[in-house]
Amino acid sequence: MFKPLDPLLHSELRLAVMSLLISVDEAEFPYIKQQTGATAGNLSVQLDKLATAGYIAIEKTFKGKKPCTLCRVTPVGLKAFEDYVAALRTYLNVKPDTTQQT
Amino acid sequence: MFKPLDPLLHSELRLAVMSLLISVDEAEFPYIKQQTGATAGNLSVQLDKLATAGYIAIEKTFKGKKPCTLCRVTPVGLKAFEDYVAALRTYLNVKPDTTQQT
DNA sequence: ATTATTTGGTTTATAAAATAAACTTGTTTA
DNA sequence: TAAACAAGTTTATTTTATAAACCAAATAAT
Repeated sequence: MFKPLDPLLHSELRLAVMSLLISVDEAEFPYIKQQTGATAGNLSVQLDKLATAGYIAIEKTFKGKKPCTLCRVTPVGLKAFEDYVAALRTYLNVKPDTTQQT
Repeated sequence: MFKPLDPLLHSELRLAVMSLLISVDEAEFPYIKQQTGATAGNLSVQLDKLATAGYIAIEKTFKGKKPCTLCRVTPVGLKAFEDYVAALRTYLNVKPDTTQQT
């Protein structure tokens, strides 16, 4: 009836990161931080978890003299995201709304 | 960009319970337990949280001589669920569901 | 009748997660 | 040269989720 939800994606910040990376294809740490509103520490931890799972690839480069952490989603990550959304739908499939609104 | 997700609903079991109660309108503890596959302890805790938030109403009655815990979703709970779904959509970057199945 | 089992839960303990605070390393800027 | 800043990481703390242990009443077995 209810499909289990991938715990790695069922997290507000990680889901936001994945959603963002899917839409932009690649993004730098400060940009992700700004878009998600996360603290650097929290973001660092969650990016690590996503990378460890193989859902994103993290490339550490330099931009001039500044370090630059570049992230992008992997095919595995994209698949996991799609599966997660499909699973989530089993929880959201509620009968059409009959209540009146403004 | 990403709307915050109500932490009370962003939980696999509580979301399943809400989804179930919305679809059936009212249900007894053992039925919810069976449908969600939760352990009794976990279910008891999560039902309490939902009730404390006013998302569900719990009525303790008797069915013959057996105690019977009856749950139903409240208008507040239904609204919260709808808001949660709307917020979730900001993460799924999928246009409002046109795909209708079966 | 007494003991064992089942039903319908609740309470408590523990493992896992999320999150922010504190810290590090190197770079500009005053 | 010292102070502030940028880009993160590491560590500590608080929450959460979850199951294990427990309880009370009813029913079934001996």
